Amino acid sequence: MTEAKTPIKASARKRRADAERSIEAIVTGALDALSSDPDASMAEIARRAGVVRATIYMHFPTREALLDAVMENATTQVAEATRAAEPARGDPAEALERVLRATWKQLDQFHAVLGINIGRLSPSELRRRHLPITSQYIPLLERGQAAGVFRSDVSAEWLIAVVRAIVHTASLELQGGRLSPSTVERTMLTTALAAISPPPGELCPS
Amino acid sequence: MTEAKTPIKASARKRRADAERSIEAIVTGALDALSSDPDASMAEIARRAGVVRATIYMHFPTREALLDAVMENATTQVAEATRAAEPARGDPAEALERVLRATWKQLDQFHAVLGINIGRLSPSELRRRHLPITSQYIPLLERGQAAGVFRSDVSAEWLIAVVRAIVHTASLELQGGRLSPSTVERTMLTTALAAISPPPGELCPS
DNA sequence: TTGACATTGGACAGGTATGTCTGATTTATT
DNA sequence: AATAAATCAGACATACCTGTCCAATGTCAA
Repeated sequence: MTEAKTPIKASARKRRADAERSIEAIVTGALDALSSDPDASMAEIARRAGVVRATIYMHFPTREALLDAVMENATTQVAEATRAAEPARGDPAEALERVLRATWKQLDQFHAVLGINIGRLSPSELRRRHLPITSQYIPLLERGQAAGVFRSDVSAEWLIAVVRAIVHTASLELQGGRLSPSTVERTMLTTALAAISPPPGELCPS
Repeated sequence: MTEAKTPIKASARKRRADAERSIEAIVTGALDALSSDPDASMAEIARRAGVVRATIYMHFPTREALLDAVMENATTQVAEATRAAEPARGDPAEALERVLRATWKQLDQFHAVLGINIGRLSPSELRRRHLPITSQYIPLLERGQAAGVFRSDVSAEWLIAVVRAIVHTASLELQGGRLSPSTVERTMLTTALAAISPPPGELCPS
């Protein structure tokens, strides 16, 4: 992961170890900086990465390229953590809870870069890059819809959007001190579950 | 509303009618511009207001001052529309639905400037300025909590945050074409209601 | 150890945004 | 119609950010 350049043919030559380290530091530094300020400058990113500004341009030709790499990195990490939580196993509601417990902080970081990319990429391009994540949520949600555990009068995409919004809100409230670290997870999970559950009117008669 | 300057003593002198018009155009133009791009330049704001850039500085000494006025304007408008929807009348769930139906688009505009102000103002200052709105929602939500219609195992502030997040998500999905104009309201309302309802286990026995 | 790679620190040009200022012109008010 | 207020058009200084370049220094790998 965190590839700076994807050689067209075979890899030109081996990258030195310190270069590898720099790239790593730059990408994570950028994620940090951009999470707290979506317009963080290259200088600020370099500062957080413990690197001089010119070093960034050694590995990323332009700011855009760096943003691409940051997003690629974020999506990959979230996708891997999601996969590790086995979204296809067991009861849909329990599976969603399991996946969210394992990934909600990463998901929130992802929300930050998502906001940046909304104005930078076309909607279709955005959807394409989210596929590694959404392609794991869609089946889970549709499975829950089929089982009557989740609402089926709306699209699975809407359910994804709502869950993501609630995760992000919980992160914000936690960061703002309006939610305590000990209760965030439970609050977030119960709220997300409730938000995508079928309307109460159709619950009892079953 | 939309006062540019609040004179310390008595008002120095009457403002001319065209100045009043300019201020109005600038504030609404700024709201428009900043809603679609949080970093919109003064030039872009001036363009949308149909005014030359220097004119803005006639009425607002600095960009910050303009942002303050825009936020003041937004909160005032939302607060008034909320009040007009009578959040204290009738069943809490119906009252919330009534208020949201009347204000959700304004609330979303407000969400845009809120995002801008999160990095610009201190959390306490932010909360203070939201009071005209939150002070209307808190009683409504607490009333619903007392009546058992809304969850009471979490704070009313959390319920506010969740509702706001869902409103914003609905706006985004509508704008992105992933939700049709005819179904947004219903989807948003049912989701918001579900999100703040008590856990399903305690619903039927009542 | 040697030579290639990588980083540093700094300087540089080009672009853009903010805020100020000016003189000329238009507009509201009395 | 006369006066004051407001706007326009444009120039200006300042500052910041991006991307490029270079010479000197540090670091990896064979």
